[in-house]
Amino acid sequence: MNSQDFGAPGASQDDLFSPRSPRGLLDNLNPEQYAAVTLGQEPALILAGAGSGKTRVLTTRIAWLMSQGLTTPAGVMAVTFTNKAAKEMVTRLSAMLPVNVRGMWLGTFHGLCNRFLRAHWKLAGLPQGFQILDAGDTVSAVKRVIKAMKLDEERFVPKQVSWFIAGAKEDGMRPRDIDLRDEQTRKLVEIYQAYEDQCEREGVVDFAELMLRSYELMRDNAAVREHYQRRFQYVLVDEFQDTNKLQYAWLKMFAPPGNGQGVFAVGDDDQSIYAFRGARVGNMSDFEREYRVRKVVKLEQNYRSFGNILDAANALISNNSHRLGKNLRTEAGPGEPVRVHEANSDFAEAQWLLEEAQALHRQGLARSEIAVLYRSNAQSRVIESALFNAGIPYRVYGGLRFFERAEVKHALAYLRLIENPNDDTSFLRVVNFPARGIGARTVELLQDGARQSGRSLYQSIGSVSGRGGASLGGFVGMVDAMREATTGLTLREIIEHVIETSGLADFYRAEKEGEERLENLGELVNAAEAFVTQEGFGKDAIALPVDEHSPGQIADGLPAAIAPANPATPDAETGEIMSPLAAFLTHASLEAGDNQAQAGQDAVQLMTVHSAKGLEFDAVFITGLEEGLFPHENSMSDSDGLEEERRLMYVAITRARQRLYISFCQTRMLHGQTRYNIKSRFMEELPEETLKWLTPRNQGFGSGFARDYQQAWQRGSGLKSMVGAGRVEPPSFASAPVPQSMKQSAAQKTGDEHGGLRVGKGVFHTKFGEGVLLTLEGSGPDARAQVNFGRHGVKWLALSVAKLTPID
DNA sequence: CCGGAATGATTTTTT
DNA sequence: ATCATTCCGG
Repeated sequence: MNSQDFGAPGASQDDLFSPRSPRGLLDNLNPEQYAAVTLGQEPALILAGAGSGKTRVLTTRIAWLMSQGLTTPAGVMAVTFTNKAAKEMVTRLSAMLPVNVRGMWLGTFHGLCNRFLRAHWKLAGLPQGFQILDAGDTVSAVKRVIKAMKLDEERFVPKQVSWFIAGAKEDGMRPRDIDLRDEQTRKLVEIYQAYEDQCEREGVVDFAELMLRSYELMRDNAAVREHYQRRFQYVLVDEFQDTNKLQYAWLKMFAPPGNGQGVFAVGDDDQSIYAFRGARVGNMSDFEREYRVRKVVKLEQNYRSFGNILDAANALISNNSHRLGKNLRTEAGPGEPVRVHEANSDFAEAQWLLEEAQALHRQGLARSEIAVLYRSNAQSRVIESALFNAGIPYRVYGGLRFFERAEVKHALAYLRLIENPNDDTSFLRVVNFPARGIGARTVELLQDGARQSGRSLYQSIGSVSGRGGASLGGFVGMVDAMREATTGLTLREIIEHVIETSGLADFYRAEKEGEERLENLGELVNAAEAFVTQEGFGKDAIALPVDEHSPGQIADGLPAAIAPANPATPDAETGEIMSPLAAFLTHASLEAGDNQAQAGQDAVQLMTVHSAKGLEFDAVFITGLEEGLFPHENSMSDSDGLEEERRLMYVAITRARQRLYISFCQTRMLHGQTRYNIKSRFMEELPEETLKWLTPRNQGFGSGFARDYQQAWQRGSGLKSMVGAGRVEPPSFASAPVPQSMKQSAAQKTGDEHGGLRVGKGVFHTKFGEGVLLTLEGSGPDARAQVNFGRHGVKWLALSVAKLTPID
C-alpha cells in the first residue's frame, strides 16, 4: 500500500490492463498478482510473502469475480482470522466496487460460524438465543465443573483443562472420541463431558464449539451441506498457514476437494507463528495435495522493504527446513543497513532506542511510523517507563481489551441475565457484586441445590432457606425487575438502566479509583449506541440471517424442512430476529474491542512481535535479541519450537519499510532479578554485509557489567529450562525457594573468584564454546559453576572436571 | 463479609 | 517486579 515510496513497478504493468475489466481494477498488478486474481473456478494456493500485496490480491479477486459476472455477493465466502482483517477487506472491497458486502459471507471463522448457527440453531441443537463464552468465561465455567466434581484444582488446573477441551474440539473430538490412555486423561474427559452438559444446560457455547458445531451440522446434514456447497462458488481463505485441523475440516465441508468450487487459499508458511495454539502449517501442503492444486502462485515481489532488510530476512529464514520455498525480492534498492546495537542493560537499551526514536521524529518521521517490537509483554515495562519519563507519547498494543475489563464484564453479566436467567456464569459473576450479603456459603448451598435438581442457579433459589435464601430472592427479584422494566426500551436505555439499578454505578462512584471504571461503563453505553446505528458489521450481526431466507436464497434450493429456523415474529420492517440486546452481547463476545483509547494520537507503537503481524512501519526496533528471550527458552528445546521462533524473527524483520534496528543487552531484569544474557543465535544468521554495528562488534563477554556480578548467582529460569530438558540435576538449594535474607549472603559468596573465573565474565569451554559465568559455588573438588552457553543452554559444571578458561 | 497478607505464576494470542 | 488468587483473622 505504500509501494509508491519504493518505486513499485506500476508503470511497467499497464499492458496487463484488461479492457474487459473495470478500469483500474487490474492496473498495477504484477504478473503473479494478476495471475492469482484472475484464476478461474479452480483450487488455488497462493504463497504470499510478507509485503507482497496479499490483501490487495484477495480483495481484487473478489471484485474481479463480480465484475466479470462470474458470481454474486451471495456466492462468495471469504474467511479471515481477525476482525481487523475482515474489516480491512470490507473497506477495500467497497472502495473497488459497489458491492453488497452484507450479502456476502465475509468474516472471521468464528463470525461466520455464529452466522451459520444463528440461522440453523434448531438443527444444530442449540437454543435460539445461545450466547457465546469468551476465553475468560470458559475458564470460569470449567472451574465450576471441576469444583462441582470435587476434583483437586492443583491436579486439574482450570486454565489447562479448558485448554485441553479446546484442543480436543479443535481436533474434532467429542468426549467419546478421546482415547482414554491413562487415568488423568480419563478424568479430563469426564470433566469435558460434564462441561458440555453444563454448557448445554446454560445455553452457551465457547469459541471452539462454534466451529465444531458448525462442522458437525455440515457433516451430518446432507441437505444443509448440499445447499451451502451449491451456494458458495468461490471460497477465499486468508492466513491459511494459521488454520487448525478443525478449521481445515470445516472448510472441506463447505467446499470439498473435487467439488468444482473455486477455493483460494492464501498463506505464507514462513509467517506461521501460531503453532503453539494449534495452527497447522501442514494444512498448506495438505491442501495442495488434496485439492490437486495445479499451480501454486508465489507472490515474492515485496513492495514494503528495502533490499538490506529483505536480505536479512531471507538469510535468516533460510535456516529453517521444511519450507515451501520462497524468496522475497524488491526493486527498491538496498536502502540503509540494518542497525545493530548492544547495550549493557535493558535500561540502557530503552534509553538508546528512545533517543534514536526522538532523532527520527525530529527528522520528520511520524511517531506512529515507529514501532518497538519485543518477544514478550514483560519487556514493554522498561521501555514504557523510559518513554514515559521522556514525555514521548506511546501506545501499547495488547493487554486488557475493552469488553474484558472487569466492570464491563459485570455490566454484561447483568445484561446476559436479562436475556437468559439460566446463564450461571453470569449469575455467579454478579450475584454478590456489588456486595449484597450473599456469601460464599450461600452460593455453595445454592449450587448444591441446583446440582441435585439439574437446574440452573436461577431456578434453584427456592432450595436455599433462611437469610441466604432471602438475599438470593432479593437478587433474583432485582434481575426480574430489570427485565420487566427494560422491555421495549432501546439498547442504550436498557444498558443505562442496568448500570444504575444494579448498583454498579454507585459502587464505582463510591470507590476511590472508580473514576476510570465509571468512564468505561459510559463507554459501554457508547459502544452499544454505535453498534445499533453503525452500518456494516453491527447491523449485519443484528439483521444477520435475513439474507438466508431472502427469496433468492430459498429458491436456491434450501428445502423447506431445513430452512433457517425463524422466530415466531421477525420484525416486519428490519427483519430482525434477534433482539438488539442479544445481538450486542454476541458482538461483545465475538469482538473483544480495541484496548487503547489513545489510538488517534501520534504515538510510538509498542507491541509484541506476534501482534505486529500484518502491520508495517517506516522504522522498526526489534529489541531483546538474546538467547533465552528470543528465541525464548521454552521454545529452544525442540527444532519445531526453534523454527517457529525464527519465523517470528522473520515476521519482525519484514515489518520494516525503510529502517530497521536490532538490539540486545547483556543484563536484563526479569521477574525482579538481573539475568545475564548473550546475544541471540539469530544475530549470527544475519549476513554481516547487511548490518551496521552501532556499538563495537564482538565485544568480549561480560565487558562492562562485572560490577553487577554480585547479582549473578541468579538461576531461576535458566535452571527451569535445564530441568525441563532433563539434562542436568539442579543443585539442591535451587529447587526450594530461597528466603530473602539468604539472598545477600549467597550473592556475596558468588563474588568469589575461582582460578581467574569471575561471575558475570565470559568463559570458554572446549565443547560448548563461549558463555557467561552465572554462578560460582563450593570450593575444592566440589566447586561448581553455572554457565549460560546460549544455544547450548545453561549448564552446571564441576570445575574439577570441566575445562573453563576465562576470556577477555 | 471484608480486607490485608501470604502465595504463586509470569511466551507468544484470536475468536 | 508485579499482578492475580487464595488464605485467614477481625
